[in-house]
Amino acid sequence: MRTLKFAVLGLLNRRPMTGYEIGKEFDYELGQFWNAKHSQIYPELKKLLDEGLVVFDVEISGDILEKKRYTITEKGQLELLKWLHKDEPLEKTPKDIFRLRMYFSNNLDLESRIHLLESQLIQHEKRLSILNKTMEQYPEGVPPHDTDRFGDFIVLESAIMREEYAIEWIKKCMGYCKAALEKEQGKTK
Amino acid sequence: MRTLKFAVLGLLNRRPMTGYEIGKEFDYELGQFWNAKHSQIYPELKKLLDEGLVVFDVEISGDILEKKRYTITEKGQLELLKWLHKDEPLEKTPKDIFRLRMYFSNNLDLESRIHLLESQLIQHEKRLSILNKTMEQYPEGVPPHDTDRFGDFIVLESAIMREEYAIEWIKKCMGYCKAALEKEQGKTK
DNA sequence: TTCGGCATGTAACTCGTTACATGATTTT
DNA sequence: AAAATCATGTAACGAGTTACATGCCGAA
Repeated sequence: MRTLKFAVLGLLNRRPMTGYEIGKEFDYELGQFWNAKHSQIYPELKKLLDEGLVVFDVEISGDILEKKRYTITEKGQLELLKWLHKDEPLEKTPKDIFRLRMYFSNNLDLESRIHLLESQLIQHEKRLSILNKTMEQYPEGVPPHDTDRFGDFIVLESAIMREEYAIEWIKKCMGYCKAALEKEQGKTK
Repeated sequence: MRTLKFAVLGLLNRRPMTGYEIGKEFDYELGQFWNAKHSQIYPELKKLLDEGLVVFDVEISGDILEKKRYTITEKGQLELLKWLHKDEPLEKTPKDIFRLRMYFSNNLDLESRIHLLESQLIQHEKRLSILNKTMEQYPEGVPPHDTDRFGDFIVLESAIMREEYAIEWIKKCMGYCKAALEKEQGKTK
């Protein structure tokens, strides 16, 4: 499906970048829904070059270091636009190891379950608080629909909602476990 | 990380199954968070056999057809239990092609965006309605915490909440696009 | 008797991660 | 001077998908 291809084209359509800079982009908003390491990015850039979708200029940084700054071509922009318009069926639901674990959790005692849930809860709350902090960069609310910031904003909002949903579910599960625990302890007393 | 290994062990810990039946399990609740095709399952079963975590009996169906019914061993149960207790850090956030598309959507006209969002919305609503239908199988509410049905129930609940969050986000985005569209049309008039 | 589902396997390929490899530049 | 970061690449491996390959069983 070559999705990385379009992630890279989309980024280069924002501004010319080096492979290294493309990698850095995944540290920000976009990283919540896509990611790639440099070991995947450099070969992809080479492919895009062969396909004529990008070109590069060599830039000298300092005395020796050569940086390849890639720019999207007109052909690249056309391919990107075509991909953006694609109305595709829903993807397979993504895998989730923690939910797999909880699926089999009837084999664990209630205390262990609560401990695992608590640990996940803390981590999700931490992640959510970072995302909320990032959201403070948009005090003006929704950015104009024809700017890059619009994309940044809506995926950030999605990431925040995803964390909120994750937290809500974990709390629900903890509620079930704690209720069962109290019922059991009531019996033993 | 060998996660499939534990998915298979967990299923066999519920009841002995053939490779084919393991594949079928992913059509139900568990399939919302894990999946594997038979081409992955059969080699995995062979590995588990070599590791002494499962055994199998040959069962004759009809006159000729041989079915291998796998059973988890005590060693397998121990490994499963050990894995279930593991408190691991949050996974990388999963990739999402639609959100990647929306991240770059400032390059699309508002009508195209609304069209894409509408299409996703319909599909998510369809999926949600199927999940809600499945939930009707639990009229008694939360099943007992020490039964297989507890796992079935909580992952189903998670799947429903995930769809609800997806729908909420899409509606929000559509709201932004429609507001921008009306503002633009107001200008042209 | 034919079609859909049951049943088991392998092979080729894509995608992604970790590790290997190297070296320059900037900051402390 | 050392450490962190910038910068570019390749190799080996693991996970997962699609396609190849075969054949039985039960129902219409």
